[in-house]
Amino acid sequence: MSITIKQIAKDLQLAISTVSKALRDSHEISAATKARVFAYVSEVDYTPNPYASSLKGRRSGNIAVVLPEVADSFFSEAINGIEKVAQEKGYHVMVYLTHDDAKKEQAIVRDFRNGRVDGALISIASDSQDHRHLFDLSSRNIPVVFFDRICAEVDTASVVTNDYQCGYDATQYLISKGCKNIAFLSLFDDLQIIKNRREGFRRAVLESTLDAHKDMILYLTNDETKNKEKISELLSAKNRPDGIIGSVEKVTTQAYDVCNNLAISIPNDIKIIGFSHLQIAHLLNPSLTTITQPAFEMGKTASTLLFKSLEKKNTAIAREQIVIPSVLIPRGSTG
Amino acid sequence: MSITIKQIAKDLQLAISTVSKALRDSHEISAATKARVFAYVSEVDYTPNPYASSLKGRRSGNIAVVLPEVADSFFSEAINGIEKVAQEKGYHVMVYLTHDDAKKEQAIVRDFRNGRVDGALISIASDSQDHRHLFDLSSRNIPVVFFDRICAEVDTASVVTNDYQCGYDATQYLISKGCKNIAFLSLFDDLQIIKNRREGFRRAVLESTLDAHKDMILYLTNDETKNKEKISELLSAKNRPDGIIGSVEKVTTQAYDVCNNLAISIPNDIKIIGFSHLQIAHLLNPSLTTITQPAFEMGKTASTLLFKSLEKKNTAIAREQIVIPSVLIPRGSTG
DNA sequence: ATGAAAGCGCTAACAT
DNA sequence: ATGTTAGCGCTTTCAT
Repeated sequence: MSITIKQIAKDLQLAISTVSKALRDSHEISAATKARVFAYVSEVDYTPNPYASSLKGRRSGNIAVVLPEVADSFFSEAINGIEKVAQEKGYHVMVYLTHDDAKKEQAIVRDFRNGRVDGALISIASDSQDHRHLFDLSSRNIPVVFFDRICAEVDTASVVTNDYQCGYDATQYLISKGCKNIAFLSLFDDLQIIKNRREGFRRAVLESTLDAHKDMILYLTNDETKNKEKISELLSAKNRPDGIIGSVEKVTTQAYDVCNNLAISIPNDIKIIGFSHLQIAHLLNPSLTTITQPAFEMGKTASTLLFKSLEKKNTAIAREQIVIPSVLIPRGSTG
Repeated sequence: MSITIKQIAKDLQLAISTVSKALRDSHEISAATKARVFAYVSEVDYTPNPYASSLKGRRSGNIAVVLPEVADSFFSEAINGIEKVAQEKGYHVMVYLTHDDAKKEQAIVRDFRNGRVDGALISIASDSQDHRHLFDLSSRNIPVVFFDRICAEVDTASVVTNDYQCGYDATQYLISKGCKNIAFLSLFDDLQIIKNRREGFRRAVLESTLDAHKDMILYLTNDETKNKEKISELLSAKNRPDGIIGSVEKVTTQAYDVCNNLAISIPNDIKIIGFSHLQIAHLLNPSLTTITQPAFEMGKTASTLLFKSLEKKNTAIAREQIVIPSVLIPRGSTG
């Protein structure tokens, strides 16, 4: 094992408690002793066992980040932002992937209850229905901040982007580009963010001169093969859409694939815009018009909120919704 | 706080140790008592505090994953593989990003020494020179498995892909496509994997009928702006290359950008092949020929090795190098 | 200013 | 089969 405070006390002929206090720079320890302790500590390269002190009511210094996946560029960027703040604040980041499986999410979150982590940043699984495991955390004094895929029922802070507005803007943008028949590639019905994006879409269609009955919404899942079949079907219909909004990165690239397969030309035959954080959106063929989410910022903000709460004695977090706007970046896929 | 074993003992009128043993399904506890304990435990939804038991020489159940970055699709896929195995084995994954900063890497790894994690999976920072912090881990019985960017000096297991062969194959492939003048976009000189890829490239050039003196190697860094300047310079020269090998994902997409800027046509004017795990390589303009690394597999393999060691009493890992081959996937960028 | 001792939640001898 | 006890590494009263 590594060196312990006990060993240091022995070597320095001090009481354990004296060393402990010296290390925490207590005022009741003489400067001389502190100096001696610090010198020795750096000599033997001592690091305290974080979990020993976590037992005495102090914190483990670990936070959990629960994500649906890591392949989506939004989430990898979010991890980036979270990890950056965590490193600055001296926290450690545990990453958990739910793969959009509610059962997995429950099992993962259940494991947070007994000191493993001090708090959690969660982007919920899209098929997450029963949210008891999430309520449970707050009741056990594990503060939670939701980001992106939030759970509005739980009384805490959350960080989102302006999904409704972006759904609206994306639609209007396509309309301004001449689209008359726009399809929205949705996900499961459950997610608040998708709902918001979709409602923005609906609203824009309603307000437009487009035939409101023509608002097409395709509900997709995580099954890539099935998604592509559904999209193929949509794009093979006689009155196929001339515009597509991809509600998440995955379905957008899937739409690209289908267009390629069916030899439908983007943006001539159909225009595509997608919610995404892809760094290389400009390198696609054609370059993809995106609603670029502030992923890094959202991660930073969410973790900052969490750490602020962790630094207090009462870790309860007031309900608050922070909105960080996305930005529409026009590129080749919309002509 | 949450419920503890002590509380359970009290409620059930049992000794603490009896409850503890029952929970660990000890043979010296009667079936009846076990049943009583298990029933109560699930009733009150008890989860043991992992760090309390970690103090008693047991494990924390946490492993560290140290990566240069998460934006590279290789690393996100690797996390995917690691997290999957970890979840199966009941381990928890702590993610650390070095951003290729050796100082940061040292600080991060130093923090592993006192029980924070049971073991670590590391892909070293590309400017990591002084490897004392890595040796240090083994000497403190924190087993380490390196993957991708390995540190060959440390005596442990590592998981890599066949970098030398791939550098060789990539070069031969470009030659077979008619390239006469191939540039290799390298990174810092320090990384073993880049060296291997580069040596494979050199060898192939040497064996070819190409003028060996024409093997061009460009040393790039993490500074995107500077990289692009250097690449621009290279591609603006009068005898500019007609083939490019990108040693990592980032420099490959940077080469794409420069070609676009300079209106150099891929693959007509220049052919490009890149080491990468990009899921959407086929959607680029033109689609990118890749040497696709088995990122997920490498993550799985590395973590499996680590967990195997953690399950033993003696966690020492024998030196061993596991090679999982990459595959060259021809696409549009090589004509 | 320093030290002794109790205790965080749990495990593991060692009784009984 | 169950209980008592010591102790993991640390913090924190409460003495001295």
